[in-house]
Amino acid sequence: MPEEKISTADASKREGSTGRPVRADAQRNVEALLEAALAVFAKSGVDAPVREIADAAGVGVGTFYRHFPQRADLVAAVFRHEVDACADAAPILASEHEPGEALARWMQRYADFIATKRGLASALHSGHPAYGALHAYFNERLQPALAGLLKAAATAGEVRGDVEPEELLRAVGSLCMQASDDGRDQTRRMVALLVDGLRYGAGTARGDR
Amino acid sequence: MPEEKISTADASKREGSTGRPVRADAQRNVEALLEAALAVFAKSGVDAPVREIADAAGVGVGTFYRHFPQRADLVAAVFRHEVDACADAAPILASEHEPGEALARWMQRYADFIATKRGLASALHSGHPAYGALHAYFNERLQPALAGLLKAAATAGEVRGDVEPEELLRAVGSLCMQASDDGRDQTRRMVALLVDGLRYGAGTARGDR
DNA sequence: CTTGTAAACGGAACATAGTTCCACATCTAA
DNA sequence: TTAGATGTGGAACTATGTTCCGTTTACAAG
Repeated sequence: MPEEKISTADASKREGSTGRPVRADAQRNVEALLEAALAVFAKSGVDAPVREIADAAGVGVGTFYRHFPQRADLVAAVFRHEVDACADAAPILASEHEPGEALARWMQRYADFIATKRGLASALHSGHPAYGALHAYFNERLQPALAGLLKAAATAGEVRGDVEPEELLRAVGSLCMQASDDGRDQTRRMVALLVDGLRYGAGTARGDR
Repeated sequence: MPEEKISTADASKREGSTGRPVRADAQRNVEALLEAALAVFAKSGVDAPVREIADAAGVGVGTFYRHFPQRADLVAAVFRHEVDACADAAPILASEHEPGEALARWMQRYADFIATKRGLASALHSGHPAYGALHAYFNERLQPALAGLLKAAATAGEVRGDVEPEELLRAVGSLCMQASDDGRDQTRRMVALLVDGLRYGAGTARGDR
């Protein structure tokens, strides 16, 4: 279900919709680009120049754009499996903790994911239409994950039930934009504050923690 | 004391530190640029091209850069008095409402300010060093304003006392980055959620009431 | 009023970015 | 082996921030 055409860069070795197989060299170049991008993003952030990534992969920019029509498509492809991992963490946390605690932990998990990718959050929230696909994929995978946790916690009376998961995702994403250096603790505190906001006014609102 | 050298573009008509008076045409151009910028920012957002602003003001880009060494300096100059207005709203709200309510209202006031300036929040949080002065000015004026409200509310036992005003400012700024269209309500809800987070577990400070 | 000159001006030019284009190279099926 | 679809590289185009510098202008001193 989560398979969207987030970029041209999937289609495992077998043929595309045309019937003709993907050329081996093309396949190689796509992989080289993804690998190079991961490294370059880690070193220079998500905003690294296209040329830098193409050079690192040993291909020309033309090749880059053949496989990733827009810069953002590369970003999307690179982070796709990390998004999946984050989504998959939800049911696991749910099985290990009380509903409220699971929710709180997942929110931090999500925050950590975003925060460690320099520039990812900014890119996502830049409003630039090029990141629409990435944004869509984030919602597609993460919203159901969060929705489950949220509903369970609300049913258990641990948090209020009138907040949309999509809003929360966006909010946490926003909070993580500051990035890097000493801000990690601060980000965690702000996410925790948001979660406490969810708790406020649920059945169990007493002073503690 | 809020007078910092946020840009080259202050110094009211009188002489600068050199002793020589500011030339009248220069003075005019600075004003034309500020006025044009306000209009262009409203229409095209804070990210509008320098040339567009220069054209609107009827000056060349060279003149632009003479008065505002960096694009960001213009942004800072344009929003300076709006920041002041926001800061000044704090004591007024404090005198009209209960501490907790005053805090909540000011947070929304601040959020509205940021949110209505397309791209302002993004610029502030872009991490780009050019916006350092603007960011500093924001903190300089707004942090004391919020600190007062926060302390009063904590003393009244309405909110917890272990949160730094600077963190909150940054958090609200982040939450407002999404901007425009249908997001205003959502932003307000998220800011409210953050405030509820402050209320959750109130009493962490020497409270009474 | 004239004039010397520091100050200000304008916009061409430069640097960096994303993206497009297309002549040429390469792969693959027959 | 070979034809042609597919893929490649990088020059070139666009947009944008910023710098440079020859020219113009304000203004105070004479």
